[in-house]
Amino acid sequence: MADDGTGDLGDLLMRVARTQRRRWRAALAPWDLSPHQARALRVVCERDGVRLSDLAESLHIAPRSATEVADGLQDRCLVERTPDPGDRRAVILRATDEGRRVRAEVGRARTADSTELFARLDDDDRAALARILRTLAD
Amino acid sequence: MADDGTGDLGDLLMRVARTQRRRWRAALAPWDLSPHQARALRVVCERDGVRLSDLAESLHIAPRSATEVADGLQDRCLVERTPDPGDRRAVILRATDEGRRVRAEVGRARTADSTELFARLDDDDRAALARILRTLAD
DNA sequence: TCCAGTTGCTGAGGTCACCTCATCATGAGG
DNA sequence: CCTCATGATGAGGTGACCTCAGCAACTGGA
Repeated sequence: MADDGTGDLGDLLMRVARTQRRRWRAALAPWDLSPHQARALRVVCERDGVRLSDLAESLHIAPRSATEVADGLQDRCLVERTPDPGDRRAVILRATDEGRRVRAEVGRARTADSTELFARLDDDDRAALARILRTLAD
Repeated sequence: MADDGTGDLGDLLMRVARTQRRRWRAALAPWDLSPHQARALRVVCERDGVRLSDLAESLHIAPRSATEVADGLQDRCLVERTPDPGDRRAVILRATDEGRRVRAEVGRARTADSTELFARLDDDDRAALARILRTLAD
């Protein structure tokens, strides 16, 4: 099975991404958060005061599904719903102190895990990888 | 947001992988196959005569789930179940002619799509990416 | 000022791809 | 043989997504 130059590359990329996803999922386990929930928490913490529909857009899911993600985080007391003063139909998500704390911890865990994964590359390779991926990501 | 060398790398990797997955899913649409089914079909075509449990292992899913994937392919007449002559409990999956044909078409589509995605890299970068990813994939 | 149409969220209910557990037939070793 | 392990599958559950309908609230005419 000789590599034809590109077909293989796609495989490799997916394989490494898969490994990373699995690791990240494991790293997240202590907080009982799914990758999606963690990402949502991050969005809510960063742009403070996020509409449900904005969250949906950020996560690339249907608005209805954002409701469920928010429910999950609210059940864990990581975010809270508050009414939008400017539009009484809308709901604003805001991180609780606990949410902010967890988000910081998760961020640290993720960084640590990522560092560990990429540790087997030397500085040059890391730089090259970043450059190449940036090219591909546009 | 300066990149700290690794945290960003993980993000980038996931982002590119995500793009690729989306593209591949789209490329697969004409055959109404999920990425997983396509992968299963490939496995069956390559190692001709695959046990369900082997398929499960290849796809990293529970044996029970392999039954369902096989069902899906069998419904589309892409694979067929035959008894294992050496063990009457076991089922051997074998690609039909149609399955082999579809697998070849899908392979071509995938290669074309992959080539297109990685076309924006020059030869050196493609080689470097392959080497680096191989390092990470072990 | 009021009405029609739009928009934001959510309840109800469906789908898909997984899972575990129980079952049944078969294989293999005392 | 008889017990235990193993391969596939039925039954039933879960999580994360979806669409569609409904309700409340905004908005732009006439």
